[in-house]
Amino acid sequence: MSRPRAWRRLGQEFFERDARALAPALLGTILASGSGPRFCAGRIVECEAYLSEGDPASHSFRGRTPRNAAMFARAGTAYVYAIYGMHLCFNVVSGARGVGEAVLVRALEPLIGLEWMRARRTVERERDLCRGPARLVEALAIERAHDGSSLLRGPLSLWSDGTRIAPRDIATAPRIGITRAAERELRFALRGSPWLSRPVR
DNA sequence: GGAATGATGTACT
DNA sequence: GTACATCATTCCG
Repeated sequence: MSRPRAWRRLGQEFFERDARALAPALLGTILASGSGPRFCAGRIVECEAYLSEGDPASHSFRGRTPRNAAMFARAGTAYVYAIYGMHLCFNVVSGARGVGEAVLVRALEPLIGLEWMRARRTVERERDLCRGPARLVEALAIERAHDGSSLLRGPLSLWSDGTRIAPRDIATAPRIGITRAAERELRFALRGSPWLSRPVR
C-alpha cells in the first residue's frame, strides 16, 4: 500500500508557531517514511513540547551545541537524537528560526506499512509497534541521518488526511521521563487512544 | 581526560 | 515495581 491521494503534506506555515501550540496541532496528523512499497505511516496520538525559553528540560536550554543544532533550524525540520546509548527520538522543530524549540513525538497509531514495522520490531502485541518515542523511530526506520532534514521535502514527511481533533479530545499531562520542570503539563495526547505510550487521565 | 546524565525499552520479580 | 543494558553528549577540571 502507498500514500492515499487525499492526504495533503503539511506546509511551512503549519510548523511556524511555538511548540506549545504546535504540539496539540500535531495530534491526528500523519508521520510517514519510506517510499514505494516500503512506505510507512502512522497517526500521531501523543507528543510533548520542549520550549525555547525557561524550560530546563529542553535540550536547547543551555544554548546551541552540535547535538541540538537542528532545534535551531527552520520550523518543519526533523530533530533526531540518541538517548540512553541505544535509542533514537524524533522531534518536529517549531517556532521562529533559531529560537530552539521542538515537539517530541511519543506514539503513533500504525496506519500503513505494518508489515515493514513488524519486520523491524519484534513485538508480541500489535499495540507495541509504535508505542513510545524510540519504538516509533524503529518502526519507521528513522535514522540519525534524518537529523536536520526537512519534513516538507525530505525523506520524512507530515500529512493531514483531514482528521480534526476536538479540543475536548486532547488530554494534557506532565511530560514523561524528565527530571527538571517535571510538573509542567506539556504532554498532549489523544484522549482514550489505545496507542499511547502511557495512559492519561 | 573523566565523570555524570539521560525526552528509553525490555526482561524479570 | 525494579534492574539494567549501553553510549553519545555535555560539563567540569
